[in-house]
Amino acid sequence: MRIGELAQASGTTTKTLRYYEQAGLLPAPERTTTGYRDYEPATLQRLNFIRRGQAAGLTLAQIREVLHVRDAGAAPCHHVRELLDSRVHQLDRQIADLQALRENVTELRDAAAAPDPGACDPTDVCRYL
Amino acid sequence: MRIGELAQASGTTTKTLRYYEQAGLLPAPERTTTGYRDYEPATLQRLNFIRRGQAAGLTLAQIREVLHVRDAGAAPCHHVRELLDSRVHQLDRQIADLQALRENVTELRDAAAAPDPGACDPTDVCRYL
DNA sequence: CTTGACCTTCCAGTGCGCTAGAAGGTCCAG
DNA sequence: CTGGACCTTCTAGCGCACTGGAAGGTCAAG
Repeated sequence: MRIGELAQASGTTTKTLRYYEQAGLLPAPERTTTGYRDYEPATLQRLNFIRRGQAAGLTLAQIREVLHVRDAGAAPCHHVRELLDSRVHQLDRQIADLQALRENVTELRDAAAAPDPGACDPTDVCRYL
Repeated sequence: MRIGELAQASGTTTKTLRYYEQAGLLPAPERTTTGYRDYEPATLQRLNFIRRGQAAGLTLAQIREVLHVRDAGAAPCHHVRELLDSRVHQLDRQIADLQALRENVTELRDAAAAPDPGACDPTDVCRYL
């Protein structure tokens, strides 16, 4: 399987596949006599895993770790569960932060909804922010 | 007012102040005969405005636009209101996206909470993701 | 034999908001 | 007059996940 085929089959680009290889997410594949990369079909599963990880908001570094655990012959279940767990907590924090911010910004916007430019001090740029 | 003083008074760094100048957020200040930057006290208000904008999650590019409207002699109220309004909508989308993601990741995590490594197909790396 | 699609490597850039560090000039106290 | 704190400019790097482009080799069809 050449890189272009794999890119198409996995819905990504050849650039990204070379990047993943360099980043340690994909093992260096066999090469044809003329130097073309020659991928095994199972690489597609690996790419699907990478995509699932990304969809869960994991970083490539985290995904790479899981892949390396698997490549070392171990089942990465436990590691994955921890990753997902900390990701949930991180999401909770992010959501709470954004909600608090949304409250503040909404108040500012509402105050700015009935503008009174005359009352503004140009030195402060804008009193509604 | 020298750059170090302004940095301290505004709670930022000299590096950042020079960066803001280069990025068009601060006007180029007067210079002493020996080339030191000599800021007017009003710069502090401007920096406070920049910080309020950042706290609302505006980008420096957006803040710069508001500053330029003000520098051109106009009251930026209307512009600010629009910015805040679109920021609220953006936050709503971000929050909704993160909440949906949180649901998905939570499900994955719960499924992975009772792992059964034996049932995993190593080709798929991990069936819990 | 040529054309065009594909492949190779390598280097550099994207966006964002800084941050680090080098090499040198200035200011003030002791 | 020396030391240290401050200032100047310049270049380059961070993290993240790619993306773009140049310069060249390969393959298959017509």
